[in-house]
Amino acid sequence: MENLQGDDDAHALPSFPYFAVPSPPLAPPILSSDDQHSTLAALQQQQPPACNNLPLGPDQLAATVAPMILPAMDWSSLLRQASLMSPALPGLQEAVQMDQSGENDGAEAGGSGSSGKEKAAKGGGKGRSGKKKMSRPRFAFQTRSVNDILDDGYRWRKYGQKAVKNSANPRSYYRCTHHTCNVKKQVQRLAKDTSIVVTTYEGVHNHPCEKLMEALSPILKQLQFLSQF
DNA sequence: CGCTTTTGACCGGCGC
DNA sequence: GCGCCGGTCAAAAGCG
Repeated sequence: MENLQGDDDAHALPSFPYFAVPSPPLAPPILSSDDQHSTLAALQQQQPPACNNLPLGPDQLAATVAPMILPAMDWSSLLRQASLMSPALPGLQEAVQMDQSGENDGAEAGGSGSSGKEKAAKGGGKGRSGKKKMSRPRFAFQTRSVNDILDDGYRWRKYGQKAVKNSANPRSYYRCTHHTCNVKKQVQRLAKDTSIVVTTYEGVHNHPCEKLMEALSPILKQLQFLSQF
């Protein structure tokens, strides 16, 4: 957790996988569009795919090699596309190993508050504190956007916002609205460059990506039809 | 009316 | 042991 606090630079270098490709000195006009994001970096964790339907292997990573300008609606496809870029950078592999070994620390730090609160909320409350903390895959990435919220195809509910130390910009906390899904994400803008949004995902979705399914359903139907022959 | 956002309070971890 | 800090809860307000 300490890696995340302190100043913005520290926040930009968490212990879990985090990637930021240097901001391109080009395409500022496109960035001015409200609904578009300049993706500086993206990656996928080593866990099962966020969207069950995504053709991701368990060991695959995602990383944008070159900055891409994408409509907000294409965010999930960006992750998918980036994940298919097979030759992962060495740095990425190192980062994932870091994640596998050290993610517990980060997750623990993240869950510290919840365990206490859940205890209070659940009355008896010792159910969770007694058991081992689940390791939750986390990854973060930066995007340049005027919007804090990236449309990644999932629905999120904001459950908190906190001012973080040494940062003028508050950090927002979101949770996936799916009943059985416990994925969370944090969103914060860099103090040094407020046009950059740092999004940290924690956990893995255990349900299909609704918007992606919606978009893919015609294609799937067609494939189903064609497969009969 | 149901869902989402806002916001102050609360809790546990960690450093000193 | 104490205080700071990040993360979460939950009531109230807002919104479509």
